[in-house]
Amino acid sequence: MIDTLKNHILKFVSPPKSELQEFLNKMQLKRYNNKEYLLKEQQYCTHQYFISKGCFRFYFINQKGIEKIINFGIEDWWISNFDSFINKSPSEYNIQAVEDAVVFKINKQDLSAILANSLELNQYFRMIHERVRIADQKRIQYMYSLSGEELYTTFREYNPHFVQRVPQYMLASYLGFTPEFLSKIRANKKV
Amino acid sequence: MIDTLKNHILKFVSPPKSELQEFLNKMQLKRYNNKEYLLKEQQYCTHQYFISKGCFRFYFINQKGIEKIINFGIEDWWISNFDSFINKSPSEYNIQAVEDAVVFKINKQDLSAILANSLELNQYFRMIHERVRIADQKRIQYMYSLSGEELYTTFREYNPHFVQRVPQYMLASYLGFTPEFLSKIRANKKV
DNA sequence: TATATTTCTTAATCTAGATTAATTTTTTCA
DNA sequence: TGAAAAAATTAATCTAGATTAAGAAATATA
Repeated sequence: MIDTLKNHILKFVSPPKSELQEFLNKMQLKRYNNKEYLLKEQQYCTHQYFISKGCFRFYFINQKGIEKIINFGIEDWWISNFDSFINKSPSEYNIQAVEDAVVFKINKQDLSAILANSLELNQYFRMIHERVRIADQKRIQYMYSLSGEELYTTFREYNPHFVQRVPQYMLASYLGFTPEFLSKIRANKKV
Repeated sequence: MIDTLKNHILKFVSPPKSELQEFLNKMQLKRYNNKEYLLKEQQYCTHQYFISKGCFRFYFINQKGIEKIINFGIEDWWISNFDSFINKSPSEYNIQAVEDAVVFKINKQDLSAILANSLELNQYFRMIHERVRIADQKRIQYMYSLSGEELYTTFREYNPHFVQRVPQYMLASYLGFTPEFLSKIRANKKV
């Protein structure tokens, strides 16, 4: 199971075997059942998590009490609340499994120790961040230029398998509109 | 002038003097006048830019021909089109000075060479990315939970000096609404 | 295999913010 | 310092998507 992480790292960098092994040894396996929480509002995020299997949603609850999904995480993604993790602040977000899941987690102290010494693992995380930033930028571009219907069809086009994995009301939340409006869009498209 | 960058790096990491100097030596100073372009749509982004002085806007033009600002960059920020830089794709975005500006730039080859060897500079860039990701996350949270008026007052509150630096129609674009609507908000608040 | 729970749909009504089109104010620069 | 350009305002009208309120399907669970 840890091979999912090992392979992911080796796609980006080639650290010395011992260094990589040391890192992998620090990672702890943890399983989550569907609907279990990896992190709840007000808790402190003490780990970074690599998703080996399953799917999580990263969301908050707005003033009106409505859940707003900021992101999903699936296989081969790192997930955590960076703000809470880095700044040691209580989390404003929840991270919840939306499928049975397997993750590998590492705490701040262990991660810091490794990043203080490993050039390649710094490169690995740097490259991951770069890729996420590109994706986030594209997302903001879409948010600022597409209608609700276009957002949905574009997302569907680029993530045909993923739209099957989560309930539609979660997709609607992630895309920034109501489930009722998503139903309307889908009804329009059929005819 | 290069000290702005040097100081910024030293706020995060403490690289060996020679390594830091080697990096700084690769940085080329470039000046931009207000309204000059650092990058235009369809061009390839070949450098990363550290803003030493001034302000830039990062924007694209949507299907209706309207400019949409995704981000601003000011002193002590790195700016570039990562997607174009990393994937060697033509840019979908424009980066334009909105004040007279001074930047230090480094090309891909030089940067890669340095990041292949310097632990500390990898850490530096990793930490920058982490911070940007936290900010982007917060931004998406605001976009998904605040009304136009709340977006404006919140932004104003956190960036009181910055709102003075750019025309209001640019602020409106950045916040995701029209200049007319921003005028309306401001008119409401006065009375 | 029936019941409870979760998810999805439909339809009527409402509203935040867009659009359009002038007009006014501010800034630039010859 | 005065004309032109750029930026900001106002007001009327319009619309994408929200809200509310049922009801229908699908899924889970006993």
